[in-house]
Amino acid sequence: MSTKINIMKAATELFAIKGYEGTTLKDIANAVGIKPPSIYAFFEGKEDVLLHIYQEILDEHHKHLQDMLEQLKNGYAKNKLYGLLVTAAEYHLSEAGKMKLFRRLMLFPPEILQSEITESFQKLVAIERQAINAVFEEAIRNKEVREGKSEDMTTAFQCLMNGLFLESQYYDEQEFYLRLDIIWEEYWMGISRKD
Amino acid sequence: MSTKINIMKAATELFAIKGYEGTTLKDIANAVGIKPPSIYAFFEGKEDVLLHIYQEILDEHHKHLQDMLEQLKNGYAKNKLYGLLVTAAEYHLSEAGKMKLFRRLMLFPPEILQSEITESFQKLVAIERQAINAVFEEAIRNKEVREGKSEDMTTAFQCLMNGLFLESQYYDEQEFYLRLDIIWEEYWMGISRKD
Amino acid sequence: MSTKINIMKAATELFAIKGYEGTTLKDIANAVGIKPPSIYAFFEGKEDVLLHIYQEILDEHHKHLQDMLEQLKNGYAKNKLYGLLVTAAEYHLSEAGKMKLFRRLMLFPPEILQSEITESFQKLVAIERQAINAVFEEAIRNKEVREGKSEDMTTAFQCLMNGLFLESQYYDEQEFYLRLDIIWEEYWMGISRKD
Amino acid sequence: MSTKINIMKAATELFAIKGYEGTTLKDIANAVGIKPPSIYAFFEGKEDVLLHIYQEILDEHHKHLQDMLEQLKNGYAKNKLYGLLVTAAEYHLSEAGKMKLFRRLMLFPPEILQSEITESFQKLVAIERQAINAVFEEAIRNKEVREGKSEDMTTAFQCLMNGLFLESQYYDEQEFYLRLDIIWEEYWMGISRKD
DNA sequence: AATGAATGAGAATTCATTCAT
DNA sequence: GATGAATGAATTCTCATTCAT
Repeated sequence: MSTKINIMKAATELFAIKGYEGTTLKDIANAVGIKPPSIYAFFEGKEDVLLHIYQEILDEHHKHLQDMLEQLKNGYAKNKLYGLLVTAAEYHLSEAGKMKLFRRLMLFPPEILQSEITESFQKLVAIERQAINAVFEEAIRNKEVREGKSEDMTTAFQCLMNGLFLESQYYDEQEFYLRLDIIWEEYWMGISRKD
Repeated sequence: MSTKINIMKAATELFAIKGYEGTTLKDIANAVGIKPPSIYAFFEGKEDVLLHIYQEILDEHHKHLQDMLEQLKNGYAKNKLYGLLVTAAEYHLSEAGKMKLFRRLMLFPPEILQSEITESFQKLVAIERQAINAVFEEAIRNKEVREGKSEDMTTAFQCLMNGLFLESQYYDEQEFYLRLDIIWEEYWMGISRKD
Repeated sequence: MSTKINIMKAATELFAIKGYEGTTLKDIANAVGIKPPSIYAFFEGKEDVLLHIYQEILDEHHKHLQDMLEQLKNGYAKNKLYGLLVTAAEYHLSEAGKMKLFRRLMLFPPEILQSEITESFQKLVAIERQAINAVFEEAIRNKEVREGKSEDMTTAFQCLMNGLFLESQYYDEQEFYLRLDIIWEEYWMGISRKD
Repeated sequence: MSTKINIMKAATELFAIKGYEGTTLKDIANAVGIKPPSIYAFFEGKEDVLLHIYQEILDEHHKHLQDMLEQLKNGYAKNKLYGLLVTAAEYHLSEAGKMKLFRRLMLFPPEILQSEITESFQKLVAIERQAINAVFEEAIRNKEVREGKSEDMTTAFQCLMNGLFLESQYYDEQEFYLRLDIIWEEYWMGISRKD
């Protein structure tokens, strides 16, 4: 029964690297050590494999989002936000294949998933945004960060996250963490209240 | 003779949206209003079309980089950096198809271009980095921005650029410019010297 | 499983008649009663079909060569040499398709097989030559044939064989055997010792 | 106007080496230094090129046959027959390309020429046969060669010629002439009258 | 659960040929 | 005469998929 899981693992990796159209069932079967028709014992077809993977990534992402939101509940904004970045970074790096595919699907969805992806993605971003916004609202109230519109701060922070997670693909783990810390320091220096 | 240009235009758009593997010569031919074999009068094959497009994008990018570097020569850091963002944004939006393909190729290069892209991309980033770094060095000296390591500021600024240009794909033009200004304001507030 | 054999049979016949380049996979598939893509379940492609056939022909040829060499071991030179011609003739006629292809490949190898064919062919000829030469050496010693250089006799006999097997393609079976006997008689009359 | 001749020369060579089906108009045009459509200024198409070449080869062959027949008129049979072989050999070697194509067309005619070739070829062989036969008839009468049926001697001699001219393709010029002389000596030793 | 055999659909590509220039 | 542009037809080959086993 672990064959199904192996198929999904292999397909995730391959879809991430070669894209949905660039990956053949033969590629996947080879990676698993089976023959292409065997995939049909577990999935309805190539599209179905992608759909299952996408659902899995989405589910995990939601779970991960819960973890992140949990993290945003108590403590100083500094710790919350930095924790958010680190948690997300760890997640992106530990699940490199899945996350690479996630980014690919978000940025360049294959036609079959286009609408579905756009929709679910916007939901994710909205949830994330709301949670981050709450952090800033509180931090402004607490005078932990400088005066300003929490909405704008959220926008900027999201941009930073986007930038970082694009970079997680360019740089190896060590270099990425170095950059993460530099970027965070620079960011926090600018947003924190100096007094 | 404009058929060659039309092929490249159509292919750029299609490669950007559907990917290299997801685009067929028939797709391209249909978009141009010719039949697939006619493409072979101008290119050696599908791969050659991509190669020519990639070269064109790279050339234009270099030209555009020169423009940007020019812009970074004189004036206040604030204007330079903001000008940089706006110029780049305008470029990305005015050449939406090319730039979408550029982003796709950088993030998810098809196997045939993998090594070539990685190499040329790193060169581009290095040139950009050096120019931005020079701006920060001067701005620190002039006390236009706060104290700090110019290298780290450059790292953070590059992350911001990366985030922005990933966002240029999610949001429509109007919303993107709104975000750009918000992000810039937030950023500059953090980096500039308050006195 | 006999489909593979059927493909090879059909391809042998077609390659022999229409040549490698003149034969399409569709021709072969039609002859077998399958569709062209099915060929790929058994061979890597058109070239691979030819390669397999060539190998088969070569293997059989070696086996046949062993039979012929066996025949050259005992008895009178007259019987040996005539037996050689008849055995070879029978082989060529019984495996008409294969042998026609063999001749075609030897005389007009397609580019893909050029070097491979030249090499393996020269080996075959050398083995044959050595065996025939031994027969003449012995026959000269035994005074079964006239005085002379065995090497030269071998050269002449090979020419005769070449001529005959080129003729096996021009004439139908009956006429060919008539010619074979005439040619043999004429030949033996000239080479044998008259006393 | 020499372009037409150049096309025929190039096509002859290419058809000989790669076969009719294996040769493209592009191959021919490249060899001439023109573009494929230019060929249509001189020929109706690919088939027409082959037809013209075939006609040319046939005409020359007839002319050459006349030369050979001329040679068979006076003198000793030994000189006539040896002269025949040498003249033919020289012809085959001096017009290597044409003769290779000739052999190819005779042995493996492309479908378009099948019937035409078979017919004209049999005529050639018959003329040749008649002339050679006359030589033997006279030589038997003159007691230049041993007793026997001139028809059978002709058959054997034709076989020798076939063998030789197949060999003209395997061996380089020098080696071929060596073999030619050996074969001739062996042959003549067998056929000539010893007294 | 797994696969060998087979295939329809369609991909890239080649090629002979046409035609306007 | 020569050729650039264009194409219909065909070729090799790939691929997702089906089905009997």
